Amino acid sequence: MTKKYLQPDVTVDVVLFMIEDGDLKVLLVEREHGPYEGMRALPGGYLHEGETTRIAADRVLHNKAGVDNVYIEQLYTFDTPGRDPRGPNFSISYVALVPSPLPIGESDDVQKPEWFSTKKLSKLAFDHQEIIDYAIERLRGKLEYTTIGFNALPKLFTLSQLQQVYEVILDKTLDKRNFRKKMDQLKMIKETKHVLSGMRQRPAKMYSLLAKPGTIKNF
Amino acid sequence: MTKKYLQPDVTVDVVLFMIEDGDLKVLLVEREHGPYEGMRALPGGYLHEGETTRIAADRVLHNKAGVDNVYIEQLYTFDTPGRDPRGPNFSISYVALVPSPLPIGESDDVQKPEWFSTKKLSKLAFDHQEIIDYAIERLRGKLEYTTIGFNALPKLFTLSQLQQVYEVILDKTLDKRNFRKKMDQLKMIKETKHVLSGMRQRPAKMYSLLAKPGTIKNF
DNA sequence: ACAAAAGTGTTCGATATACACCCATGT
DNA sequence: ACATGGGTGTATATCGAACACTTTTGT
Repeated sequence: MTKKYLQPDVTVDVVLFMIEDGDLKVLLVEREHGPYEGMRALPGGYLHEGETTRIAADRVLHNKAGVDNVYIEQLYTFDTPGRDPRGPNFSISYVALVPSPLPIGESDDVQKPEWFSTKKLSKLAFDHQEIIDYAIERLRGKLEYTTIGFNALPKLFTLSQLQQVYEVILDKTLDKRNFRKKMDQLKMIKETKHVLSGMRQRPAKMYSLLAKPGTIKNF
Repeated sequence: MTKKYLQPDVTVDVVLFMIEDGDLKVLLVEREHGPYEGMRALPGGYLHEGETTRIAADRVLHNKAGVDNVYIEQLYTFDTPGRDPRGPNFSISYVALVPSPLPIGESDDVQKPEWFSTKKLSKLAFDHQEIIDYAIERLRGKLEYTTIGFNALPKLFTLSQLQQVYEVILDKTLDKRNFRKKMDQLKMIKETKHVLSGMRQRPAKMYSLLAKPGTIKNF
């Protein structure tokens, strides 16, 4: 029979992104105990009994960010030796993306979750900086051939908001006319009868996403 | 303090690909005991003490396929409930790609590793068919923007061999002139002074890969 | 001589990029 | 009236797709 070997601890960490003020932000908590106490870390925790990692990630999002049913996908399993000073440990990490503005209120979690710009992060606990970097890479890659970016927006959005999502994630400016032309020929979004007004300028038409699993090329 | 929860078993499975006879082949072993006895499965096993998953994957490749230092990357962590009838279990899976023809001899492993065409696989143990499908997707995706495909070839190769790698993995035929034009303008390979002769036709020039982490677009 | 794969250019359509002005609203 | 972002078209360059014949070797 197959012999049992030492099983490492299994934790789940979630890189939750949001776009705000033209910036890609990530949710971090403050470590209350143990190694890296007082430092910022990704929200996460041990697996509960009978839980899949996906369920655990959902639970973390619910508890730390008060969000449910958001876009989430598995990122990578990190098991570099020494990544946790307490002993052998896996982090099964997930990336998630929520619409801005966040429809949900503040958390009263003891770990005080807060949003930070991904551009200027202080030193983080564990290898969490590396995990965030990898998550950004993944996001950027998928932006170009999936509809992942629409998860950063509410169901109705303007073309300028959509363009900003692409600009922030890709970290480059895009031409407005070319962007709109491409969106037009991709036929993935449709105009709605709503407009966004009240902003001391011309009201913008609002759009909604048509196809779920679409393909987008070359921004 | 953080409470310890039930830790699932952690196994490592490797999807090892090779291209042979114009076909994408995967290495499978025969299960000697336990669930799915007698069926084909991916080579894999439990983690040893102090081992990272990457080291375990290397060990599996060494023992089952007799290969070392081959291209390998982490694929995904599968933890669907019930994937192993013995209880909660993770499979941390890896994809690997070896050059054809294989420079290494036969294995005398009791599990009798053998190569199978990915096109006509009988029912496999566990969720291994799903893992293989996902591995092919990954391979296909990365083929288009990395140099991953070159790992299916020896250091020196002909353009026809290279084209076949792309054709087999993408599962479509490519135009010879367009393929060569693109390879030419990407400037990723360089002609060598060697030729491949002895095949009852005109000898082919052999090439080698130049840049390691190159970018390839649109096949 | 013949079989077999190696090698080689051009045309055409599609797509990406660069670029500047008028419009509708709130103040 | 003015400030602010919303909205729109054209010209050029680049890239992808389609397509057929000659060359060099082994037998």
